[in-house]
Amino acid sequence: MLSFTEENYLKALVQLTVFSEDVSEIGVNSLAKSLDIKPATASDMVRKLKDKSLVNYEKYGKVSLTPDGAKKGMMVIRRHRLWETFLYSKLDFSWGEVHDIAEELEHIHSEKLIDKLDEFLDFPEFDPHGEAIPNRYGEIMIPFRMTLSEVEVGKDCKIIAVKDSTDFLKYLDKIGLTINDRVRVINRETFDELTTISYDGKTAVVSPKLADNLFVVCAKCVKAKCDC
Amino acid sequence: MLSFTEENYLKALVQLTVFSEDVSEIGVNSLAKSLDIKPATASDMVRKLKDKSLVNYEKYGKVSLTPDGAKKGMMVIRRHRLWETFLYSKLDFSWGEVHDIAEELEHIHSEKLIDKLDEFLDFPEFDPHGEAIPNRYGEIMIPFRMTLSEVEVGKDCKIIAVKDSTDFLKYLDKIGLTINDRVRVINRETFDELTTISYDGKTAVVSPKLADNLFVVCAKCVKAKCDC
DNA sequence: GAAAATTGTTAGATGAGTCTAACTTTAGTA
DNA sequence: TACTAAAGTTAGACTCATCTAACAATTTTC
Repeated sequence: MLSFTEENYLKALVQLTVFSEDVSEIGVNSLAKSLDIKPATASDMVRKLKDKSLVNYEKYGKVSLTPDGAKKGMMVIRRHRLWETFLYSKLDFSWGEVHDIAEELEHIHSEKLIDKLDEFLDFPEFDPHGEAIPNRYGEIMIPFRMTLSEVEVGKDCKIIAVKDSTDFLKYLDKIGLTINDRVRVINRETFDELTTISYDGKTAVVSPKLADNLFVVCAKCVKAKCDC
Repeated sequence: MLSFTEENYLKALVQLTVFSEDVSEIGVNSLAKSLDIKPATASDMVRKLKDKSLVNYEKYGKVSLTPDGAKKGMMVIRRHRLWETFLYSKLDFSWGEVHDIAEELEHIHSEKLIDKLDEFLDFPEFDPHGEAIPNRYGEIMIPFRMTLSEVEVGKDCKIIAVKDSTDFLKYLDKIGLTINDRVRVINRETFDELTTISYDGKTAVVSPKLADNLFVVCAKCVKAKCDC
C-alpha cells in the first residue's frame, strides 16, 4: 500500500506529465517545486519510487512515470475529483471549498468505496471545476476545450468549467453566471474583443479576460469542436 | 491540529472510560492493549498528551481525559459514526464493511464537512450498529438498552442495534431480520426461554442467545425504558 | 510483610519523511 | 572551450511513532 506521501508524488507527476501537452518527463527540481518541498527530499523520494518501479529514473536524469505509477497516480486523481463532485453536488459546498477537503479524502484507499461513490454520483464525467474524472481503470478522456472567446457570434454554448480563482468566482457569482448555464453569443467587437452574451433572460458585456477563462461546449452537440 | 495517532489515543480513551459504565480512568497497559501497541509506546504518548492538556496523568498513575481531550475524542467518534451511517445508508455497504473504511474517514478534519454530512443524512441519532452519534458539541445520549429478551409478551418493539459478529449478522440475514424492523413478541417459554416473534408477516422462534443480542426500543414510545 | 506477578518507565534503535549545508554534475553562454 | 548558473546529490540531523530490552514501581498473594 502506498503512503500518503508517495501518492502525492505520483499525483504531482501525473499532473506535470500526463496532463501536460508537451512534457512527458520532468526534472527533480520542478517536481520539488510543485510539491513545495526541497529538491534534496524529492531526489531521495524519486529513488525510492524507482525502487518500487513506479517511475523511470537515472541519476541526474529526468523522471517519468511507469505504466504502474501512472495508473496509481491517476487513481488518486480519480478519487480527488469524485470527492470534489460529492462535496459540491451533494453536500452543497462551493467551488472554492472543495479542493482542500478533497486533498484529504483522496487518500482513503478502499477501491469499493470509490466505485460505489462513483455510482452514487451517477458516474459523473467532469468534476465541479470541469476537469474530466478518470474511470475505474485509470483511463481519462481529455476533452478539447473551447473558451467563450472562441464561440462564433450567434451560437449557443454551455459553460462546463471555469478557471478557479477566488476573485473570478466572486465576479461570476455577481453577474449570476454558473456552471451548466447556457449562453448565447450576441456580438463581439473586433476592436476590443468585448463580447455581448445573453443567458437566463439577461444580457451582459464581458471582457476577453473573462471569456478566455470560461470553458464551454457547443449547446447543440455538447462538444468543444464541432461543425454545428 | 492533532495527528492521526493522537486522535486514535483519544478515541480509545473515550471508549474505555466515557463509554464504560464504571471505569473513568485506566492504566497504560490496558490502553496499550486496546490500541494494539506496546506499553512503552503508550507510556511515551500519554506523557505527550498530558503536555498538551488532553489527559490527566502522573507517573505510575491512571490516565483520564481532560474536558478538552474528551471533547476531541468524542468528535472522532462522531465522525466515525456519521461516516458509517453514510456508507450504510447512502452507498449501500453492509454492516460488516463500514467499520474499516470509517476508521480512515474519521480522520478527515474539516468540521464543516462533518456538519454538512450530518445534515445530508438528516441528523441521524444512531449509526448502523445502533450506537448513538455525538452531536456537534460532542454531547451524546447514551440510551438505556433493552434486549429482545426483556420485552414482555404481547408488546411490539423496534430493532435499533445488533451485536456485530459476522456469524450473527449472517443468521439475521437468513431469517430476514434487520435494523429498524418492528417485532411483536408472541410468546416466551418459561422452561427454555425460547421466544416466538412475528415480524413482516412472518413468525419465528428465536433462542435466548439471539434475543440477548438484539437491542430494541418500545415500538410505541421509542424508548428502552417505558411504561407503555 | 516479603516474594512473586503485574504494571509502568527509560534508554537506545529503527524507518519515514523532512530539512540544511556542502558538494557534484549538467547545461547555457560569452 | 572554459566559466558560470542551474539542477541534482549526498551527508548528517531532526521529529514522529514505533519497537525491544532492561529496569523500577506497585499490587497481589501467600
